[in-house]
Amino acid sequence: MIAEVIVDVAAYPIDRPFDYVVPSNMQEVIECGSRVKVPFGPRKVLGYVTRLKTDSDLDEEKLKSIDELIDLEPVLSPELLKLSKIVARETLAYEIDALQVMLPAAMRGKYEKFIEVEKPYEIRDAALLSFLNGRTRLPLKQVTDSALLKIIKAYAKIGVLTIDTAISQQTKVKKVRVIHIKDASTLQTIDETIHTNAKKQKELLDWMRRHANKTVVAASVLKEAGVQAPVLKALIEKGAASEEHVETYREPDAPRLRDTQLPLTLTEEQKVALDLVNEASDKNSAKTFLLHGITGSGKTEVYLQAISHVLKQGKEAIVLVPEISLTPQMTSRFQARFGGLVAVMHSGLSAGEKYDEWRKIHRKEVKVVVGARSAIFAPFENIGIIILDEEHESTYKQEDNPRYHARDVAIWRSEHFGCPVVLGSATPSLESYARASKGVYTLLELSKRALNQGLPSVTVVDMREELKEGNRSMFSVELAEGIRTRLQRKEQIVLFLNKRGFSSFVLCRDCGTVVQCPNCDISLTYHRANETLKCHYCGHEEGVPTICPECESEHIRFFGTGTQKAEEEIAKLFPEARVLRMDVDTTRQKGSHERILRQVSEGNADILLGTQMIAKGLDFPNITLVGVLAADTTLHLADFRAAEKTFQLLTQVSGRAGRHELAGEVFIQTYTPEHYAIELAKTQHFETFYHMEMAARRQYGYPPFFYITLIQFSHEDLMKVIDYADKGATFIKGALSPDTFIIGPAAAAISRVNNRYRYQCLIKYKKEPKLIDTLQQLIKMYRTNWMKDGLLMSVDVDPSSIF
DNA sequence: AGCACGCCGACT
DNA sequence: GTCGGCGTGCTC
Repeated sequence: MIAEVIVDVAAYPIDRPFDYVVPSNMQEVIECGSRVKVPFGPRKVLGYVTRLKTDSDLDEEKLKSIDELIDLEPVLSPELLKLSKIVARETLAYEIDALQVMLPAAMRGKYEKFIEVEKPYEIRDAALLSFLNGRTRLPLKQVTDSALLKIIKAYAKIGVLTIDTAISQQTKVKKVRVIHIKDASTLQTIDETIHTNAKKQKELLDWMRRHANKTVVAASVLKEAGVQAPVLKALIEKGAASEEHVETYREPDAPRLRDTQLPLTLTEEQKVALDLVNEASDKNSAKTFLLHGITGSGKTEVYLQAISHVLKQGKEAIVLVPEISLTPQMTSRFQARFGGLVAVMHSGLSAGEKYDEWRKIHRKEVKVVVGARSAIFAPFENIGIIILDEEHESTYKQEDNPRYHARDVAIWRSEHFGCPVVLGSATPSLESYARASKGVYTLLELSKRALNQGLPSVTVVDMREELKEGNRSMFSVELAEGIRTRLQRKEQIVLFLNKRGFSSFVLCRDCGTVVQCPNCDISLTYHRANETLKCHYCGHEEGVPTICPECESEHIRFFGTGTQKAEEEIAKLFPEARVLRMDVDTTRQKGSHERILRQVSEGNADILLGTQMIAKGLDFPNITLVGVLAADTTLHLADFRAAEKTFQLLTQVSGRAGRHELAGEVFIQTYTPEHYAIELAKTQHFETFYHMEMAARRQYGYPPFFYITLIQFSHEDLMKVIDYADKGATFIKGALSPDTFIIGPAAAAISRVNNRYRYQCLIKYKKEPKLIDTLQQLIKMYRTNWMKDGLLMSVDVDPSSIF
């Protein structure tokens, strides 16, 4: 028997299956989708069996055989194996990368080389003998002396010792010691043999009698009976109990809610939506639904009941949520409804915890997984529904290889299982809404808030007018007044500012110099906390200048506003207010995210000030005012989705106010109140925004009217990057159809990052059957020639942004 | 990507 | 004379 193996080597010529002989002792158990350890050239690597066959195209004499079968049960189902091929092809990634992304990081190979002494008696070298000190196996990395290393290599050559590569899991299965207590009569017999002086043993035995025939965790026995480990050991030796190490899971901090919560009563709209989704799952139809529901319209309840429906049929469910909204508040809702049947996967878990959650899914101990992007690869084998909440979120697109979009993967998987996909959002992506309008997806509308609260009233404040009136603070008169009244009424306020740090740039008022990053084409951001200027692209840090580095003038000023500066201003204007700041700088620590939110929910803060991350999921009844300090920040990005992102963000932030009994009010401060993305966020009229934005996209030839693929080039040498970008563009132009547009190559918006010059080229197409093959040829040229010259090139089909 | 092999400069 | 630099080529 021959196995085709994809080996754990991400390199161009290795990106194909290699044939190995399956040793006879493995033939009964080996299956596709299992991991194996195989010899590869001079070393040992991990690989994935993708096919079993009887003949090889190669001379069988030349084949090596599999060293070791790592998994008795395959870790990838045939469906996931098939999916990995699709992912690799469509995203132009290595197949090994597509395979690895489906498994928790803990299961990827970790390599360690060991010295294995075969014939110790043949070693004459004194230095080596004293180093070995009688050991026959030890990690190679312990050898730090290069002279010794050379001696070892020489002995390896003549077979006195070998270098063995051990492949271990990065995280092991956690085991716990349990004891099985014997029956009462056995315990009685033992009791008679214990000497009366052995008081502690008597005590423990008494405890055991009260728990006869039970299986308990050893550590808890010691604690409860109040004895030391040797006492237990003595009794186990006497036969009072038997011990065993059993596999266990690392329990994430929060205890799981086991009691289930009853479904809520649905509104008429929710019922219609649910019925259509349920009908699709009953018919095994791989339909994609777009659930367009305004904030507070009860999308989650529809998800929950649709999941219940498929669980009753013995099927499983995947729920994807953007990473930042994967809060305990969110997940506990699923756990409250489905109890222990839920696994949660998010970046807050340790590698071991992620591995444990994965094993629960793999063993089918849970039926529902709630997780971020990568949970789309959950190893279920009977999926009944896939849900993507907040489907417009760009985090569903992975930014490194394989550059997959979870929405596309969801649809591929749904086609395999014949199950519906539900994309939910208050502000759908233009792409999805366009597909729904064309009937590719089925549109489900929830236009009313479930608890019948009104939408918050939204006021757009023109900051140019404020400036004219002489108000130079970052708070308009109206917003400041709003904050003041909320503080008096003991209600809570959310302030949103899409920029962290203190000031966005440092400018000399005499010569106009803006302090730039020395490595990147971007201005530095002032961080007050440690008095530094930071580059948010390469991480460069430098001290704050007191005089202009160009003209030595002392008139240097900080411009623009970040969350840190806003915090200071709030403290000045409202000294009595308790302010919490939430941005990447204050949430870097594990658990700090939850801590901040808990303080808000417990009423220990009056104002929550934050970036992106507060736009979602917050649902606190006492928040009645939302202020957007500068709505324009996202609007002027050099990206065709800037207007869409702005509209989505404003709508989402506005949705944080007045979700319960108290009415909500929203102030949006802007310098461009006439822009349609801001104007329409006022009324939250998605459909009007959709039509206006579609007109713009049609005019400039962007999605959803055209598909796009972005090719980025970077090189330390400006002339070389221009040269290669031209070569690449010319090649693509020649290969693709005449209806396809090639934009560029042109310098990227940030033309230099980390001392590398960046150029890019945009491909726009409606129908381009040769796209993938052409890009593959381009990548081949890059990997076989251009790469050696220091060029970096990346290809992103359907990029989430074109920076 | 690694790792070995192979062919030319500076050290005991 | 040898040690070691990294160019080249292969991996079932």
